[in-house]
Amino acid sequence: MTEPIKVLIVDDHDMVRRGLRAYLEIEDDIEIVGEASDGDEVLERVEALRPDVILMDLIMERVDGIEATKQVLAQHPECRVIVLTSFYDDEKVFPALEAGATSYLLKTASAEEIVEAIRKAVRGDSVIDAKVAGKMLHRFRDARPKHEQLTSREREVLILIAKGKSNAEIAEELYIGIKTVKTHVSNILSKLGVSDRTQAAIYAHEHHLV
Amino acid sequence: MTEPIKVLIVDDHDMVRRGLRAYLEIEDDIEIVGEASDGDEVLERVEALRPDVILMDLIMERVDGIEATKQVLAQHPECRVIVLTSFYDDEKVFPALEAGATSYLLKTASAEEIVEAIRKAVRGDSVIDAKVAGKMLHRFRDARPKHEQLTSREREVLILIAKGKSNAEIAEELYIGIKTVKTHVSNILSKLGVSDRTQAAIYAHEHHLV
DNA sequence: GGCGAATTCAGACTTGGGACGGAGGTAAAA
DNA sequence: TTTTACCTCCGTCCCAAGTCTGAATTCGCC
Repeated sequence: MTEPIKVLIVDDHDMVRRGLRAYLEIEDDIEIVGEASDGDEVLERVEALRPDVILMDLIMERVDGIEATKQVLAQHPECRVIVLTSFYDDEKVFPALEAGATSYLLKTASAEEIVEAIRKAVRGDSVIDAKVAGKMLHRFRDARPKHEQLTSREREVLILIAKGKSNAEIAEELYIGIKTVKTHVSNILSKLGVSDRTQAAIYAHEHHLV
Repeated sequence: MTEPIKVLIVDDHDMVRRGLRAYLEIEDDIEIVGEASDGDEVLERVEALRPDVILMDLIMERVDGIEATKQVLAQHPECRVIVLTSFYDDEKVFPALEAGATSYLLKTASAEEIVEAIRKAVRGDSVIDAKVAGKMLHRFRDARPKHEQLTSREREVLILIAKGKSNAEIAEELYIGIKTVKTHVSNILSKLGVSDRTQAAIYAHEHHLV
């Protein structure tokens, strides 16, 4: 038999790390080489331990899993990152996949699924949870989120709208004229395809831009 | 020494259950008598296993932890329920405590904290995570959420505002005149202490009234 | 029967929001 | 250098939104 697959576990819940250990330690082709409890520890561990696969949680205190994934893959593109998290909302899934994660599993996954995902990862194969896969299909339909077309200034204005500010307040806060604010608001409304500031505020909240 | 404390673990993540087992099995005054992976299994397990303490996750597929807690305590008020979850937002914390949970811990808690919470629970003592405790203080300050003052009609109107509807659209949808809608909107704004419909919509979204 | 709360609506009024068109300045890309 | 995108600002016009006052209806409740 060949070398065992070296795995690094990244999760801020000690409990989850223990559970994963219980899953993986009985597999003799898998070796857990280390753990990290926050994103800012990951890069250093990867340098020292040279894992083949990283099991990565997304929600962490200081540096989240998406940022950590980007950092790792920038330095070590040969690493395979398997996202293992509780969430399957758009705001987490797509940034994670864009960051270069190989697989995306939910924590409800069984031991077998996780072990299988690890083995596939070293071969370059992906495993995407069914719920997440559904989201992806959906995404390909309505393409890019509309707010990506906004300029940075428009984004600023949208945030303030979403905080309930009036045009006058926005003008004051950004040190620009009310007329200018109105122009931005008009552009925002047409880019988002909504008909008034209230709908724009709702849009911002639903897309977690606040 | 006396009887060990009988503990039931309720969590839909097999991984977490394993981690908890690793925590608790080394304590000889604690005995894990069983597990459940969804809220609808809990009552039956409690009947069969008579645990002293239940470690309860909140997010589960079919029946959530809050509902399960209510069911258990209605039948077995001597049980102590320790909520053990990843969330500390108002919408989860307060219903859980109102349902009768003894303690509220986050999954970031260490083994020692969890073991300690279990020992305290049997004596009737509570352990509340610091972040959660902060929320509670906050809650006691601004008392009842303002939207509880709304009449049922006003609540209906608020929901529609929060969906981005105009006064005219609301009037049509509720089969009433625009004037009436305006009256309701005015009342809503003053009761919520906000100055326009956009802020009302934001309020509704932040308080998950949608 | 009377009281209060909720719901409905009216008229008169003010103001803020938004559309539309025009225009100057700047910085990066072609 | 010309073009393009972005940010800035002006004025005019219109209507939706919101305030205020006042009032009629229904309903539960003491």
